[in-house]
Order: sequence, then structure tokens, then C-alpha cells
Amino acid sequence: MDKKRVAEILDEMGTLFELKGENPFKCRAFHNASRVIEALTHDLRDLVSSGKIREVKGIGEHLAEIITDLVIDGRSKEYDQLRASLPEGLIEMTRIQGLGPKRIKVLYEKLTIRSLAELKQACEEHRLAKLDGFGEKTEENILKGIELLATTSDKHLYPKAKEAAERIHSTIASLKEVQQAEIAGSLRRKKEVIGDIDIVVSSEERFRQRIFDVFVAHPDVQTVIARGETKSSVLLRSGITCDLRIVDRREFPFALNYFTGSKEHNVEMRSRARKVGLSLNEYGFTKLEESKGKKSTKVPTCKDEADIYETLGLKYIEPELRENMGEFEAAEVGTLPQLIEEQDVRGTFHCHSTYSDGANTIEEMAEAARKLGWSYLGIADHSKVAAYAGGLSEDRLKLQHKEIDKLNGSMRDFRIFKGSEVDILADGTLDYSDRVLASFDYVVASIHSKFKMTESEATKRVIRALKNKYVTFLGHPTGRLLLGREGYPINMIEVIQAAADYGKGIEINSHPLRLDLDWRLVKLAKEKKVPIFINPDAHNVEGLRDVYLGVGLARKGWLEAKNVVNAWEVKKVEKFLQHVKS
DNA sequence: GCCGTTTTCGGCCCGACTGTTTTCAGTCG
Repeated sequence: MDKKRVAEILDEMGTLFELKGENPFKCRAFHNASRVIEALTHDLRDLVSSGKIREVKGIGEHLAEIITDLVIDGRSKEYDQLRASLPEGLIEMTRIQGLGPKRIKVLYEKLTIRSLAELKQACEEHRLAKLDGFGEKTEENILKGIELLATTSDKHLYPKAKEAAERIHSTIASLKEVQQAEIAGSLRRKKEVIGDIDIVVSSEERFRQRIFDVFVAHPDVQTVIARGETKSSVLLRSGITCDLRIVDRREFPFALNYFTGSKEHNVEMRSRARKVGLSLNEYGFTKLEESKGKKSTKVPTCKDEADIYETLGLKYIEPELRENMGEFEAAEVGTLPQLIEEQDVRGTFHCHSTYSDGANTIEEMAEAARKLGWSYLGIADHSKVAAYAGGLSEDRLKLQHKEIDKLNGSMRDFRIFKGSEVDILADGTLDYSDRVLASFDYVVASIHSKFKMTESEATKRVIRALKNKYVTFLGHPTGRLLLGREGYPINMIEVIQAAADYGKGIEINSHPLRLDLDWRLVKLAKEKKVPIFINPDAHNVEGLRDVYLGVGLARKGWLEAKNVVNAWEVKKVEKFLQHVKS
């Protein structure tokens, strides 16, 4: 069983324990373990067979046992029994906004409600309102919640969420009553998929309700979920939930930090605060009293987030790194990376032109790249087997190369590289002969067909392709489509190791639907010293800008400019491309 | 269930909002 499935099962077990009314800390331990397993950058099977799984923080004796059963036998007796002890439909009910395990348990025990359908019916017949702690409003909200489940999704692509957030933000930020306004949450951390939008604002207290008035009346707002003294919550027409919090000016850095998260990062922040005798919340620090941990006098305020980190003896941690995945340890000893920035990009590779399935000519693409301030561009059209995408025959390639030579002769201070996105065939060989491959400046090797292979077959296939001396880097490594298709099963840890061994690069495909390589693996690739190419996979001039999405992902993967080939000077790039195939 | 320089038991982040309540439990992030 792979780690993704193991993580899913542990998470489900946590929820099942909640539904049974188990010790909440035990439940949390399972949810936490799920997250820890998901985030592992070591091979889970190796960790299990060597017994090192027990050394992973958050995995104790019992969880190690369950994980071992799942990985080795593909099943766990404890999980099977737990699942059998409750109706399946209860898990689905936890997805209803505002309905949690405690009340689902009551509904199951008192009214034997076992599924969404039964719950809906019970609400319509007003059977819930008869129970203690339930009322008419609860029934209404549950019915609304069930309806919402069908029409909205709880995950959204980063660019869509960003656009929605910026529309609200610009309205709020332009109000004269607003002192500061920032988009926080997973958007600020540049997660590839976004749950909801968090906006943090500072203003004088007397203006809060006026700001909330504007917020809930925004044309993008569909329904108001909650409205209080410091927080309001709405559902946008785009199906995304948006929260707005308003605090005092001096609380702002704390609120921004808190609502940027991640949750795991926050937990660690607070626990570190306690170690130096402070309590931390979204409003500031307070001193912990010696006796009984009671709070008293405020410690001096912090003017920005950097001050907060400094108070805890830490260097400033960039939002993208706040996942409690090693950033605290690095901030403590001052080894945080100097993250790559958008302006470090000097060009990109893996773009398409009218020669295959692109919408713009090579010249138009190059011109657009120049306007972005870049000094080079790589054109990598599809290879011949990709007939559906206008893959290039060898004759057409000659024409294309001639055209590029001509353009290079006429453009000053700009270089167009001859590349190709060559299909990796089912057996791991490439779609052009070595003689043809040798004619390119660089070669992107990608999979576009035969996705249904076993993990070990797919891994061997890709590694064989990487071994070809003419291959420069691997394109969209897992083939995932966010919120759509899972990547094909492949052992990326082995692939990254192979890339390191053969001196090859790996692409961060920045297409908003792909964002592939995943940032967790980007970090591993960096550790293995694998050069990264940030590519837009652009099929038109507008698509070039997607590179900046990839930069966000690169930052999330701890990359510095020196780790990214397209942040290098053109001379260095030329040398590197030559070196790879020599 | 996990963890530990306050270490093998006793904590485990903490505040806002809602709906049901006469002071709070459940849920969320």
C-alpha cells in the first residue's frame, strides 16, 4: 500500500474515533500521523522495513504497528474492525459544514441516522429539533449544508482563489477606514489548492461594522455564513468561502501571522512561545505567570511578523515555508534559504509554438518573453508520436531549426534555444533517434500516453528515459491534474535519485492545472542537488506568465535562484545544456 | 495516542461564532 492511501486510512481512523467519542487527543494523534505520513520525503516501505518509522515524530508504538500492517499486508485488523463498527455514511456526514462528530454521534444513537439521505429526511420531518441541543435553525443549516455539498467543492485552484481574493481585497483595502489589509491563509503560503480565503484587516474598532457592511454587500457574495464583532464569513458566488477579520493596528502582525498558518506552523509557534514563558495568540504575546499558567501583563508589541519570530529567537520565516516541515530548525540556526524571486527569472524552457499545438509563432513567443524582461526562451514542441498535438516530423524539425537560426541572427541580446518535448514511449525509449535528439540544444522527456502502468513499470520507464544522454530534464513528472486526475503511480523518490545520479534536471511544470513537481518533492530534489527548470508549458504568449506560479511553488520547495536553471545567465545555461549531453 | 533538558505521567493552542442555552457545547480554523 502506498503512503497516500496509508495517510487516508489514518485520517479516516481519526474521524471514526471521533465519531465513537474517543479521547480527542487520541483522535488528533491519528489525524496528525496522517499528515506526517503524507509529508514524508523518504520511502515509506523502507522506513517500515528498517523500523525507522518509529523514529518519525508523531509516530509511536501503536501507530507504527498499524502503519506496518498497512504497508506490508495491505490491511490492518484494527482499521477493519473500526470501520465495521460504524455505518459508512457517518464519515460522509462530517463533510457538512457546521456538523461535527459529536452531533453526528447523537443523531446516530438517538435517531439511528446512518447516511446523508436519512439525515435529509429527518431534517425535513423536523425530527432533529426534538433532541436536546438541536433546534429548527440547526435543521435549516444542515439542509443548507447538504445542498452546498453538491454545488460547491471544498478545494479550489490557486489562480481562481487568488483572483477571487484580490477582488474582495481591493474593495476592502480601498476603504478609508482600513489601515492595513492583507490576504493571508493558504493563498499567502502559495498552496497549490486552496480551501478558503482569509483576509486580515486593521482599523479603529468603531469602524469595524462599517467595513463588515461593505464586505457582506460585495457583489461577489452569495450568502453570509457568519457575522460577529471581529470576524465575518461569506460564501462567494465562485463557491469559495471567504473570512474577514478585523483587529487593532498593533494586533495586526499577530493576526496576519496567525491566519497565514499553517495550523501546524501555529501550533509550533505557540509551543515555542510557552518555552520562553509567553502565551501567543492572534492578538499578541502575553506573559505566562509562574502559578497555574495564568496570563497577566502584555509584553512589548511587535511592529511586524519579523519581530514576532525574533521574540522567539528565530529568523523571519517566509510564508511559503510555514508548514512545520523543517523551517523552525533552520530559522533557529540561521540556515533558511534565500528564496528565489520572480525577478530572478531570466527565461524559460518548454514552450510550444504554431509548429505543434501552440497558438503563437516562435517569433511572437520570443517577443513576449522579451517584454517580460527575459533574455532567452526555449521552444519545445511535441515529438512525432504526439500526432494529436501536431508532433513534428523530422522534416518539419529542419524547417523549425532553420527559422530559429534566422531569428537568433536577427535578435540582439536574446537567445532562442532549440528544444523538443519528446514523448517517453511505453518501454522508456524516446520518440526520436539519438541522431535527431543530438540536433537540439536540450530535450524535455515527458509521458503523454500509457498511463496505466504499475508503479515499478512506470518508474523503470522514466528512469530509462533519463539515462539517455540527450535528455536534459523530465517534464511534468507525475502527470497529475490538480482536482482532476491523480498522477500516474510512480516512485518519485527513485526518479529524483536517478536524476541526481545521471546529472539530469526535473521540471516544475507551472501550468495552473499541473503544478507538477509537487513542492514537497521539490525540496527533496534540492537536497539531492537536482537542477530545476521552471516551465510554463505555454501554448500561447499569455501562458508564459504561468512561470510565476511555478516560482511560487519553487519557493514553497525551498529553492534559491542558484537551484533553478532559468534563473541563470544565458552563458551559464548554454554551458550547462552542453555539459548534460556530453 | 504521542511526547519528554519541567521526562514515564500529565499535558496536549486557543479564540470566535452559532444556536441552543440562562452559562455553554459544538464546530471551525
